[in-house]
Amino acid sequence: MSADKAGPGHGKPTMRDALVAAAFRLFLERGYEQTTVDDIVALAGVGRRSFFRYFPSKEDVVFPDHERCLADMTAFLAASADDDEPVRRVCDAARLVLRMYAENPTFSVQRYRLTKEVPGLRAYELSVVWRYERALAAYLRRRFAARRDGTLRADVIAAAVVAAHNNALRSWLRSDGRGEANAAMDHALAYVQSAFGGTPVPPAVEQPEDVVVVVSRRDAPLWRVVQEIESVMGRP
Amino acid sequence: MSADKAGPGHGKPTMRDALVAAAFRLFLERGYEQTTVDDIVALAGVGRRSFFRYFPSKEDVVFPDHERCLADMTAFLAASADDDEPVRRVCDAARLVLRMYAENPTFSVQRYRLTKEVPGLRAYELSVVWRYERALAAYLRRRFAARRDGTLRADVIAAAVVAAHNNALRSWLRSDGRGEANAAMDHALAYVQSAFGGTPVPPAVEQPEDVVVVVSRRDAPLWRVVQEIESVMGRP
DNA sequence: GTCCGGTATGGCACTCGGTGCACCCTCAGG
DNA sequence: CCTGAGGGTGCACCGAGTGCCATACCGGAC
Repeated sequence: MSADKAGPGHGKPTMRDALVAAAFRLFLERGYEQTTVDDIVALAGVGRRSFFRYFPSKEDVVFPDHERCLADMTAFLAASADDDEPVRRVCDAARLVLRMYAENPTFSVQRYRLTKEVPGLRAYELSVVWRYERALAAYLRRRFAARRDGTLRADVIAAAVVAAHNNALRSWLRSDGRGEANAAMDHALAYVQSAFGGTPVPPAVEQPEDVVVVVSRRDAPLWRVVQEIESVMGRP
Repeated sequence: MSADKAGPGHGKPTMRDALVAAAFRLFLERGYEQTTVDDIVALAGVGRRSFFRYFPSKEDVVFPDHERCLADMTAFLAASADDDEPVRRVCDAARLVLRMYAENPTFSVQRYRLTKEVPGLRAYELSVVWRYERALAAYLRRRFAARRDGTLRADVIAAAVVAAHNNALRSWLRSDGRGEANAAMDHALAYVQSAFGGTPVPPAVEQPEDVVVVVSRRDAPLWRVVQEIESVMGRP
């Protein structure tokens, strides 16, 4: 029901978590908009002013751990080496977010139901997702700085990754967190990777033959097949 | 300075436009958050209640014509024939939005400056853009209903189109509306079209065994080969 | 002309999210 | 015992947004 620990190093897990727990109890039983901040603090047994000390707005109590997750993603991208494939890297970054959701399935599903119904929460979630997307795009812009249309590619790929991530995440959330999240996510991200490839398609193919034949077992993982194709087709 | 006419059929262009004009005058001279709704209605010489009759919220006065534009886009997509290429169609739909911005360059640039600075307006713009994206995605989902990962493809392509559109639009807005908007937009959308291709999937080879054979021209774009593989391998 | 009904507008009071400020309580350290 | 700092609180206040009712306007019916 309640969220996980606040930040690393904070020895007091009490007040913030109590507020989140009280808030979600009320949100679930009588709805988000029908619950006032006064209701929450009354149930939590704290002063109204303290609520806004921990959460800058009423919406923030619904996404208590996104700030930390965004910081994790930024750190993950900053720690990437210069020789790893940018698109694969942002896909892995997106998987970080899925991991956060999967850490607390029931909580995530409850929150999903809330954000699906309440327009205000949906708008807030959009601004959260936007920050993830901008983090991915900023990383890709750095990596594509030398390329032609670097920023365009970066923006489009970041948006595509986020969309694929959201597609898989939402279908998992709709299944009440019962389905296998990672498989769907891999599938969705593989599609994006296939569309934007590792490296841009070189227009020139200097192979003598113009037809390539690939044979694969039907149950082979898709990414492996793609790798195979790439090498056979002579993509760098 | 002021926006264009309100809706079609309304013979009275006065009050709504007066509110927009008054609002923007104050926003530009003293900032969005420093301007209260009372200030706006005082300058416009109308009652406070009337403001909320025309604009459901203070943010809406900044985007007075997006509702109409969204309706136009929806109609445009609904009026598309069954034999035109879906990706091209959504790209053309995105151009509709650019056209709306280009109709009133100075107004668009002023609004851009506002939304760039004010977090609340940025969040609101995100929810507007999100509705455009959902309209595109809904259209693509219909068109891709038979396709293998129809909804995934639809979501990703819609997001990519919106990102490309925003990239071109913003660079045009940053140039104070002086650059050539259409050229940049064509370029950006062409990139998306090249990534997600135009023509429907080539004839798939049906192989019922557990080994799959794919034959492809060596210079075929990678995404197309992967599409082929996926459909042949029967991924859910 | 008068009457009438619908619509546009205005005024008010109220709720609720959010903030600035001062206050208090507790606890460590001198 | 005093003191000062920091977390928590109460209070007054602002501004967005809403519901309700009064009013003004306007075209048509009589």
